[in-house]
Amino acid sequence: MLRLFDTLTKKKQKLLTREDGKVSIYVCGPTVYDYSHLGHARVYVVFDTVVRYLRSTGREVRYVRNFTDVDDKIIARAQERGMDPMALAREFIEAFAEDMDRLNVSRADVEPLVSEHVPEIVEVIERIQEAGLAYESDGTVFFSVRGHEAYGKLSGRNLDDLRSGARVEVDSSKRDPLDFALWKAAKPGEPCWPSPWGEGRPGWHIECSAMSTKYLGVDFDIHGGGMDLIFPHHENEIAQSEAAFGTAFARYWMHNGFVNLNAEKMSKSTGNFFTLRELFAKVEPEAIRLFLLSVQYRHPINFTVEDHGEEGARFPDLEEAQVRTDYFYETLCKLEELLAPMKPPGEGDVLPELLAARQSFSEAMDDDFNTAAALAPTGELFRLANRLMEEPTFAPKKLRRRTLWRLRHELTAVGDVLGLWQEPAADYLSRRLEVAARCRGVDPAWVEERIAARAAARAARDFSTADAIRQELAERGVELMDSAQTTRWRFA
RNA sequence: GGCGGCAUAGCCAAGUGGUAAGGCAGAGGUCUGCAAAACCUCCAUUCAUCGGUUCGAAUCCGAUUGCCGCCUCCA
Repeated sequence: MLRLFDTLTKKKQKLLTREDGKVSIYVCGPTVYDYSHLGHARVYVVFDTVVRYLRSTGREVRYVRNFTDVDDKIIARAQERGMDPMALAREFIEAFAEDMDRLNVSRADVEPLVSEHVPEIVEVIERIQEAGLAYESDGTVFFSVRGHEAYGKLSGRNLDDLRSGARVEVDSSKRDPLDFALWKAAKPGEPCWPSPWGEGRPGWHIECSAMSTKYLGVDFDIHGGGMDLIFPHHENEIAQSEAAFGTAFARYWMHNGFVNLNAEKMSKSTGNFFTLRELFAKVEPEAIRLFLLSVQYRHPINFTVEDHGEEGARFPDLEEAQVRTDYFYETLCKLEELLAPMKPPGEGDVLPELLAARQSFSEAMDDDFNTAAALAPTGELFRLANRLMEEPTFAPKKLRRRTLWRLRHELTAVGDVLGLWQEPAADYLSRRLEVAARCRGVDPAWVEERIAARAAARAARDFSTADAIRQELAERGVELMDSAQTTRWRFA
């Protein structure tokens, strides 16, 4: 039975969806004014994994994730760069898609843009006005927070505490400092659309109410996003949507924890961040995905950066995930090579360790998508594969064969859920080698030539020459791995 | 000031009442001409501290200490 932690009730709840076997999910997407960083990646990797897991259990999922392409920050950035805000947004939507592709984040089923949903947004605002919870002032429309009784239920706040803590400069046209804009009157040179209140553009929160309900209905199943969106963004979404539609909005709320850098919140406003592109230059994107999945999604995740002078920044946590990713692919590659010439085995039992690990994986995922816990049985599947390959006497021949065949199948299934090992293992490994060779200025052809020379020496039982070649290669960081048939190599 | 979270081995980390998963590092071993890889074994009588509840607590309650987040754009 799948259970998930619901921010609204602050408890793990059984997932009881609106329609049996179907899940509708909306996740707040990025505001596209700059490149994404690791914190953004976490949200989309987490919810991608949620969707992947739900689908793997046979549920039909409809996943909507928007792009905020109309926003103060986009306008400000475009003005700095002297370009059109909509063009700037398009540029970063593309960059976002590229970054997510590299992290194996699948596209959402619907990826709506604010700029293409202004009429729907206007309609929702009109409904709120009809409900008496919105007021206009000089072409700007505000939501009247105090008119909505349940305001604060998601974030556990009460209005008076908020008021005393408000540090924001009060907009004099608001009736109450807590009120927020549904529609903003246009300033010269800004993107704008016609509306009953004159030319203007949507406020930030209203877009999600309009687009989620358009594609999923009002009482859709799961609404997700980063922790920081709980207040005020999601609180405001609830207030608006309930005011506009008169019914409860979204059944479950899921929020992921932050990514910290050297134990401090990673944030663009403080400059304390690395873009994904900077990180991709240092480690495989898949290692980053593994790193993000190695901590329960609601807990904060910390990564450290070390300054290595000329070598530049290094990220020990990501490098550890990189080593693990290499181990996964090396095992998969060996498994593939072993099974490729084999005929599929017949029906029959497999080792119970395999079934137990597979079961543990599902139980961990069923418990609030606990990928960190699920990685333990995943590691057991790899260890079992290696053991069966290296230690043929570990199991009787037929059992061994069936288990290895089944392991390949299960690892594919598990990888599809986690969004890992999506690349052919041999491709991954050869690319890793090429990249490393280029970084170190070593010519792979030369390495191959030396390996051939060593093989000849070994065949002649001239071990001192063989060892000299090993030493020669080692001085350039090349590590040799002999097996019965061939010699593989890599960088230490 | 208000609200909330976290504290588990050298490091990362799972674990919300039944006697501490997993990874990295480390030690020993198997295999190997040597080595690497892989595999095997070992590595927290104990979960920030102090009290309490319970037959039983890392898990529940109270207090203390330390760290972090939100209350303003933020993933």
